[in-house]
This record gives sequence, structure tokens and C-alpha cells, in this order.
Amino acid sequence: MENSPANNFLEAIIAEDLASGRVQEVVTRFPPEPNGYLHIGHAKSISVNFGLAERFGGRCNLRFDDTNPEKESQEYIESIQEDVRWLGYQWDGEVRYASSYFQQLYDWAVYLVEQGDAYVCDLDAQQAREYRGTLTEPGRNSPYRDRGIAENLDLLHRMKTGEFGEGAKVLRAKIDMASPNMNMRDPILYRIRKAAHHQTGTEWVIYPTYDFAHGQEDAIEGITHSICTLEFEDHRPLYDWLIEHLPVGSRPRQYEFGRLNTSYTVTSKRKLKQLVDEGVVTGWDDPRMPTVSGMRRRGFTAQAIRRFCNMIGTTRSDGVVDVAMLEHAIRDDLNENAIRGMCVLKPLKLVLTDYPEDQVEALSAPAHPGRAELGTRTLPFTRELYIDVEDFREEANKKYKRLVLGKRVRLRNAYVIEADEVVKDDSGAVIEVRAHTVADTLGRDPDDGIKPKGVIHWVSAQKGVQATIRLYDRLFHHEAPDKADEHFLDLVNPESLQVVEGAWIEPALAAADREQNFQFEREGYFVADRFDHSSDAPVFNRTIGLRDTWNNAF
RNA sequence: UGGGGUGUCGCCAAGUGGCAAGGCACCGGGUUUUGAUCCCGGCAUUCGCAGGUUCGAAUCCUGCCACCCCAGCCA
Repeated sequence: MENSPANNFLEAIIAEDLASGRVQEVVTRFPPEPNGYLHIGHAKSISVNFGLAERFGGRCNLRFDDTNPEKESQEYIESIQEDVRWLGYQWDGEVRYASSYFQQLYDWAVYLVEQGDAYVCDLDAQQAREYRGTLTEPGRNSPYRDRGIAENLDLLHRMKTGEFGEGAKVLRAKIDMASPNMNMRDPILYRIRKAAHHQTGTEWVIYPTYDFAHGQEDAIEGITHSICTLEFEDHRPLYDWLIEHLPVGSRPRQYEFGRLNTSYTVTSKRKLKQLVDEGVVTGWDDPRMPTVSGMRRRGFTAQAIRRFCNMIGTTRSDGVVDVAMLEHAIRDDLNENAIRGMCVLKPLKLVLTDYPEDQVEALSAPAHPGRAELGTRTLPFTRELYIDVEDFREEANKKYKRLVLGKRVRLRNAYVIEADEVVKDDSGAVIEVRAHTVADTLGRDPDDGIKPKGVIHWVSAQKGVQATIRLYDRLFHHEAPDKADEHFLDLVNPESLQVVEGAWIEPALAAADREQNFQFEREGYFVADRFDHSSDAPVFNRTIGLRDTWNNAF
């Protein structure tokens, strides 16, 4: 149990409930419907629910709210579990399923009928809509509302045994057709669905609705604080009504918080599916997707995602969090933990004319400049190297701190060199730079006192390894692809992925484990692809570039 | 226009009657073998608006405005 001040309204409520003795322990749950992949918004909900349990020494269940067989599948059940675990959370006990409570839920439906609180209604969907009224007009009572208890019991039983077709009948709670809250206008509790269920097969042909299932599931599991998003607020009176009218064993309470929205992102399942179906991305785990599996493949760490969720807080207001905050959380984590390496994306040959042709010097470089405990790596240095095309100019003004013809630059972790001449092809493009090393500059400044202005990275042409580098950027170039005038698919950033085939990496990087994070110095953070990387054919994904404050106007 | 919510710096967010935390972003400056990190400094006389109560209000009262959610046998 925690004594530090509450970080948000939920923590305040729980601390109070614990102090007053309303609850002895905290039990929350993350209740996804297995009908899609988890995304950044779910990560927030997971963080809230598991985080609360963690902070107060309680428990958090993972419960699949599988009450609609037509939209769900086992595939999602598995991916959701994998994502939750990857995020670093462990649910209490076994995974739970709403479907394993179907019999209890049915018995409670019978109970409601017996109490005169529910009835079987024959109105079809169209008619039900008409009887429901509108936001400003009250609804009218269904003509079946006053059926006798015995008849209702008989009808409900026959619904269950499959006597009626889909849509022919529903079970409704008898509450108030004139309520200003649409959810209280005799809400539907059960509907007929003759579809096989991924967990219960063909055992059932009637399925409880979310409203009839959720609160009762919470009660069965002893959930103390049932946390959901704001759009369910209007359902709370119904949630409470059902709990009060049923002989459930515990009294869960529902609390709502504002859903997470991120700029430059879409998270609706429909839109994400469209991106996949239209081939805009390669799949649900494409590194540009805001799905948990996509972020994972992109190189985001679970710790950074969790930190981000804490950073943005949990409130009842709905806003749009700047995706720059997420990016900050990622950089912050990776800067601290990622091993450094060098990678040349656009190679330009550099020949050190004073360096022996067959000499290979094994230089040593720190794995991390600020964390000596992470050790060192060996960097082969040779006469021919690759540097980045962007790091050389025949001439430039003083703001350019890289290699310029006739000037000096420091080769990262190696010598200071001075460029002497260039070799050009027929079109006049520089294809090679010839330079010489400045004596005795390994680990120290030149004796003549002329310090180089900048430092550039490099890879040995003889010992380096070629790699495929996937440069990812934001999928959309519009801040709010959801609410723009243009169709969101027209707002896709055409440069969200650039594949570089001929990049050169220092040899140590080829041995990277899949999913290992690195900082390629002066370029950004990269991860060895979870599926495609191998030491024979290295593949790295750019997670996020380094912060760049250089006013690139020269 | 019925009901339920939310409105504090460009974004997120503390604050719950005593004189506007913090983070992101941004702008300066310093350190630096990553134009990164790090470090220093700047960044709301003002809390959706208008009245009122009070010695004193972002915090209390009244009225108004804006935005979000609800008319699935989806969750």
C-alpha cells in the first residue's frame, strides 16, 4: 500500500475507499473484447488498471468480454495476451472469459423475469427503434411489456432452446421508456444469435448484451473498481440498476476516465483495418501502426510506453496528446539504455592516403558514452572507410561542422583527418574523398592546437557489413487525420517509410539480437527487426530520429 | 432543442478560498569526440465568458458560451 499523495482522481477514490473500509483490497480488470488488436489507447487502459492494482497491492484480472461471437476470434485472444505480457503486466490467476459466466448470467435473467423486472419483447429491430423515442421525445411502452411472468419465463426458455429465429425476440429490462437516459428505456439484455462461439461452440443461441454482462461479470470476480472510458458514463445508472436488482455477491462500482487520443494518429479499428486492407501498411504489426505489436516492432520499449502513460496522467477530460510526448518518452528511455553503434546510410568512400593499405587497427569504443558498465565494442579501422554523403562538402560556411575540403574533422572514436582532394565521376558528382590522418589524434586533440569543428561517423569499407535499414516516420502528415476535410487515406505521409538497401554498419552490429535497441550515433534509434533481421542479412528499423535542433539553413 | 460530461500556457496536467506546480513543445546560453544527452535561463498579472459573494476566488453562487458522448438486438 502506498502513502504518497494520489496522482489522479482514481487513486484518490481508491485511497478513500480503502481508508473508509468500503473495500479491503483493490481488484480491477482489463476487459477487452477479442475483436481486434490492441493499440496505444488500450495500452493506456492497461496501464491504468494494472497500475492501480500494483500501486495499492491489489489484483488485476484479464477478462475477455466475449459476448458477441460474430465479431470475435481466438486469434485476437492470443495476440491480446501476448501484448499485455509484453507491456510487462501479469494478470491475476487464469485468463477470464465472460462466456464462462453464461449460465450464471442466464440464471440471473430468469431471476429478473421472476421478479417482474424483465420481459420478452417481440418487437423487431426497426420497431424497437421507433418505440424507443428520440433524444428529445420519450419512448413508448412495448405492447409486450406487460406479459405475465409465467409467459415470459416460458418464452425466455424457448429463446434459449433455439425455438425462435435471430431477431424474433429479445429479453429486456423493465425500467422506464420515458427516461431521458436512452440506456434506461427498457434496455435489451439478451438477443438471439445462432452463431458458433469461439469458446462455447454451439452451446448457446442467446447471448447477453454488454450492459447485462459487464457489471455482473465484475460482481462475480469481486472487482471493486470497474474502470472504463467516458462514453460509458451514461451506462452507469443501468450498471447500478442491475447490480441492485440481482442477488450478486459483491458491489462493484464503475468509474470513467478520458480515452487517450494522440495527434498524427488514427486508432479506430475500422480505419486501422483499412490501412491494412488497402496495403498502405504491411500488416497490423507494421512499425508505423499505433498498435502495441506495431510499436514493438518499431522498437518502442514497453517501459517507455508505460512511462508515457504515466506522464500524460489520467483525468476525465478528453484531449489530444501531442505525439511528440510519446516520442520524447521513447528517446528518453533509449538514450539511457541503448547501446551505441555507427551506421552509414548514404555511403561516400573516404581514402586515407597515409594509412597502410593492409592495416587493420582494432579500436575500442564505449558501448554507451555515459555508462561505462555497459562495456566496450571493437571498431576495425582501415585505409578505406565510408562516411555519409551529407557529411562532406567541397566548400561550406562556418556553420557546417562536418568535413570540408582542406579542413579537419574528427572521425568518431578514431582519428582527426584532413580532406585533401576529391574524385568525381563523369557527371561531376563526388565519388571519393582522399584525406590523411592528423598524427597522434587518437583520444586526444591535435598537437598544433587546431581542433576540428565537428565529429562524423564512419564504417570500415573492408570490415563493415552491408545492411537494410528501414527509415520510418509518422504515418500521417496531418495532425488530426480523423477530423480533417480530406479523407484520412489521402493524408498518409508518402515518406513514412524509406528503405535503404546499401547502408554500412560496423561489424559488431550484425551480431545484434532481434529486437535489440541501438542508437546509431548522429542518426537516431534503431532496432534489429523482430522477424527479418539476421547476422547474415541485417535489417534495422528506425524507431525515432535523434532530436535535431540544427537550424539546417546554410 | 432531452440527458450525461469537459473547459487552467501551443499540447498534457497540478491546484478544491490566500495570491497559477510539473512535463512536452518552443526560444536563449553553457558543456560536449553524437549539431544527441546533460546543465542553466526564458515561456499564463491569469485560469471558457459575464456578473455576484468575500479583506481575498482558478477554486463559492448565478447566467451564458464552446466542445465531447448517448436514439446498435456493438463494446
